Amino acid sequence: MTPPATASEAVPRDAPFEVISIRDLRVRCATCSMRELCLPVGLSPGELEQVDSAVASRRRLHKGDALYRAGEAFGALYAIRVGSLKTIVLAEDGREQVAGYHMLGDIIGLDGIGGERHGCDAIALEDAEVCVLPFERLEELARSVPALQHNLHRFIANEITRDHGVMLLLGSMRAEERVAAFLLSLSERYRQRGYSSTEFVLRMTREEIGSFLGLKLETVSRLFSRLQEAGIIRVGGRTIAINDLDALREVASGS
Amino acid sequence: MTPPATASEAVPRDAPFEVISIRDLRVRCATCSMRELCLPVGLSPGELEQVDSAVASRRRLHKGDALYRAGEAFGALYAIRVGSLKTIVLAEDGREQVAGYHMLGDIIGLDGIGGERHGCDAIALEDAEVCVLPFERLEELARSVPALQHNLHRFIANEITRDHGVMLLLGSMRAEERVAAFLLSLSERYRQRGYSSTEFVLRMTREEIGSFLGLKLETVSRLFSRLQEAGIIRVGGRTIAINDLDALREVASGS
DNA sequence: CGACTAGTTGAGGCCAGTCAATGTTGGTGG
DNA sequence: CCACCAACATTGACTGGCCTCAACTAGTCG
Repeated sequence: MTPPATASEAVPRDAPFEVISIRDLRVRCATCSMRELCLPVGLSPGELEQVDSAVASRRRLHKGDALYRAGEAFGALYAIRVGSLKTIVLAEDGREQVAGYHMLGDIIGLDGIGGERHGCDAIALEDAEVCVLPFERLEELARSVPALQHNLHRFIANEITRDHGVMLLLGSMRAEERVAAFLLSLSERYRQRGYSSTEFVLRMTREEIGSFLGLKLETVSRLFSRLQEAGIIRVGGRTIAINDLDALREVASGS
Repeated sequence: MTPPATASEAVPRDAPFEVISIRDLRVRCATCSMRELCLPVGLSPGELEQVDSAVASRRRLHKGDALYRAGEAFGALYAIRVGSLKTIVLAEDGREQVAGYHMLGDIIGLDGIGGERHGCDAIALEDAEVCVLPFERLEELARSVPALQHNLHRFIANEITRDHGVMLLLGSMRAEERVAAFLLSLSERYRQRGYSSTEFVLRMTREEIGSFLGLKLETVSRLFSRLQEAGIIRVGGRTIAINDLDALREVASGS
């Protein structure tokens, strides 16, 4: 389904320092910039080495590629190194909904844990790269490295907590509050990753944002415009600049 | 906060067979009717014994009691033996939403895993009894009993999958579809537990159901009435009888 | 350049919310 | 046992927020 990420993609043609390129291909948590947000946080160097040995490979995705699809056999978790993905849940009747928006440092695929199949689609919103963490190896390793087991559990809890937040948003917030809460959530997540919390680029279309928020794309567009008229944000296509974080918080909590 | 479940509650005054009563107090997975739906499913007798030794105690709850509250230190998972509970997520601004409805055989408290605190309130909807599964012991045991580790993961995945289903419901279904889907979900869960799938008693008020479904209580009431007029269900206060499961499925999927 | 996708904005309709009145149920105490 | 009360539930009338449908613009790609 997805074109295999061949080595030739990672190594520029005629690369003058092939040795370095090959070493880069080898995933090494110790030098990964996402180390502090990812699974190995807090592990000793020795333990880190063990995790390294469990990481099978990286996988590159082009915009629109599926990392996995609902119903596919579950075999691994994925740590996002570069780019962003959306997850989509599908109903039997064909209805679908964006369930999550995932960016670098996030671990995805947790919904497949313990079951045999993935429960949703994960689609790249832009070119992306993930570390493949074969789950059996991870489970095995977690048995001997309690800190890893604990981190794994923490990621799981985060996922559940995040989902609960979305349920609260979908179940009890009005459209304007949802949009504001969405922007605040993005702002906070970019901040945690060291990026600007007041200016960023949306990687989803209005329709995808609407699907995530339980709204129609026109409503999302209108509310962006309304927030802009109020001077709270500036919208330039997919670029969002937040002028007044506090005002946005107030909108999110229902003025 | 919750009155302690004393032994005197479990042992009738002047009980003629006190020894038996005391043995009943001791939790034993091997003889538990929920064995096949609960954490130890598929474990060998020896492994079962180990789980037994990890189960600290039971806890009894009266209607309205909190099993735990958001912000409380997380220390254990809970297996529901008798009765039912709701979980509630709370926003900073005081907004709250019913996030789940849990019945016997369910494991709750998973949102606290790995974190230090619970992320929601769990409130008994009727008198209930739970097995207390101290999480540290469980984590420890999971390291030596792969089947237990696997079951634990399966429960976690179920929780995430369930939450995704709720998000789909809240984000993309209309009111009538939500109510129908809610009844179908209850029907299915009662069926799995060996109860009637076509007649059951709701343990939640209209308001709680509404909160769970992202609707107002009046809307829930109206839609119950409408489904009754259509001959699909019969409503008698909190007793629901489903006349036509297929018709209900059709409503749930958007006629 | 035309076809296509993404986004914005407006007009109007409908679904679910709000407000309000009334009915029903269950628990408590006389 | 009944009276009373509070909580829960039903139903109606009206409102309004979001959806639907539609027109138009801007940017992209073959």
